[in-house]
Amino acid sequence: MNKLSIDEQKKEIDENFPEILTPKEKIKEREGLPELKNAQQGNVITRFPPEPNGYPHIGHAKAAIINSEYAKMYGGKFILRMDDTNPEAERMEYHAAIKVGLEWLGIEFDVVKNTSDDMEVFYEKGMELINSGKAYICKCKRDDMSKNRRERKACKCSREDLDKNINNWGKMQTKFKPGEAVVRFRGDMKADNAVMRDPVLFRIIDGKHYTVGEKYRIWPSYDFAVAIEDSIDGITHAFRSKEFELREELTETILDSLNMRKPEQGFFSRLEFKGMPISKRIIKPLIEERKVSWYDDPRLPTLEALKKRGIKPEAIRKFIMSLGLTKANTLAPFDSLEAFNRKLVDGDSIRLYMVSNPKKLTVKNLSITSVEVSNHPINDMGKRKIDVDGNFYISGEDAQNIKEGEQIRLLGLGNILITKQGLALEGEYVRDGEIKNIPKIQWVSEKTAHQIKMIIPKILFIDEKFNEDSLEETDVYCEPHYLQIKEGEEIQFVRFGYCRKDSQNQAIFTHK
RNA sequence: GUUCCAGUGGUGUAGUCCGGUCAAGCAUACUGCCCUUUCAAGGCAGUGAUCCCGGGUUCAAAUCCCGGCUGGAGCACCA
Repeated sequence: MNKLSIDEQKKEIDENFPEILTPKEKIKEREGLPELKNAQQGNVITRFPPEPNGYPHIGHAKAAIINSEYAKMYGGKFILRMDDTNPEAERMEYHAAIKVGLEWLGIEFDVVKNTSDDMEVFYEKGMELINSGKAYICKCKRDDMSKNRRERKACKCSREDLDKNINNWGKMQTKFKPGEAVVRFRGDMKADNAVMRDPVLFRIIDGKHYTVGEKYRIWPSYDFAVAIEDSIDGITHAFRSKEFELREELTETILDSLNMRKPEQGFFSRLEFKGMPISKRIIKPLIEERKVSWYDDPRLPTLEALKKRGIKPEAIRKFIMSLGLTKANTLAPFDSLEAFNRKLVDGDSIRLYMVSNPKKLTVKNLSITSVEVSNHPINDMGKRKIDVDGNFYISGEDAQNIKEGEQIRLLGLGNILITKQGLALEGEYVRDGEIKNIPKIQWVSEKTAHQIKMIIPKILFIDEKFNEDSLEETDVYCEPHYLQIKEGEEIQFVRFGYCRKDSQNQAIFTHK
């Protein structure tokens, strides 16, 4: 059979098994995210539950965007839930920063809440588990607990009777110190999945919580809080990054023991860029050692930094959607984000001239005193007038490539015949000069040149090592029109690249 | 160590559940041409993949099964 040609095989099949060649429809190119399991239009509720323990970054954006896109896709609801169950790590400052970041991204929520709003529910459900024998108070030391987990051995606390457990629960409210007792879920100490080996449900923390203060000292663990919250919030589909994959079973088991509704769960790979650390553990020391300025340093993948660098929220959204829902572990290419951003920004970025490494060019017989230059080659963004007097700056890189006796084109102005090369260049204005195959370069009028600092962020780490040259700063000259542009606007410096105006005397390079 | 997850052009992915239209789509990167008095954007074309490896099942395997290799994650009173 295999020796037959493909056509012959097809013919053979056609004759004998016609149904084989018309199988079920296959979706060739999917639009957006894949379909959800057990989802109905209008009934989908998703959520984004960040812990307010740091500044939002591209990883947060991924989780928020995927979940919110699903809600949008099904005409459902989307909930922002601040996962604030560890008073020691969380701060109002971060809470606010996350909200600002999400707003910048343009993500809208139907409900905004805190996990800590539901403390009474956690206690109620916790009691229910204790009363039904599905949870117990454990007084083992941290290390012993960890050891028992590894060795798959139950401790003697797990054999205490109900009265003792209820009594100890009471003592947790007041008497026990942090670390002396925890509530554990009766999972399966023999389970292959280590998170099932009697995980902690509640622990004592005496620190002051940033919103509820010292009202509570028994705090639910992540696993318990997420399970309960997703259930009572009506979450139908919950997506989190894949390091939580083993938690799926636990979430379901907890909810089953309480006869509570379960959400569908999904997982996606973490989003990180090559050479751009995402974790506080790495960023914090960099700030302390002054290797980066702050969490908004343009070399960082935080939302603030991306914004400062000139990346648009819509580019981030498109980029994240393009990554899909894969669980493969990858380092995303920053290139791709830049490409989305470039297309977004191109249409309304004013084109200005800027020269780096300036070289003087004097043009002798210039008869005009000003030129009008178009602000955008295609779109109507108006024109600007530039005064000229024959004294110019051009880029050093361009100057190098020019030879005596050749013509160059000063963009928007005219052709110049170079009469003298050297430290400074000299030339003559040529009416009706050549067009083809001559250098067409940008320039700045010496008299009105405005100096700015150009910041060029580069990759922070090369092979795990801090890149000492990760931030290039150069002084450049640009047209005075730069001063008219609003701060934060994107500019294309012709033949250089897109930059975001950071201030009157500083611009940040976005990308080519 | 152990458990789980993953492995498709340089890069990121689609397709894998339910084998056939996939000698493999898209994006990005790169190259060339067109347009343009920008090295941008836009248009067109092109280079680039033995679908991690080895077996097996089948008329047919990227897709199913078995074994291996490589990478990542979990094994916290963090989330």
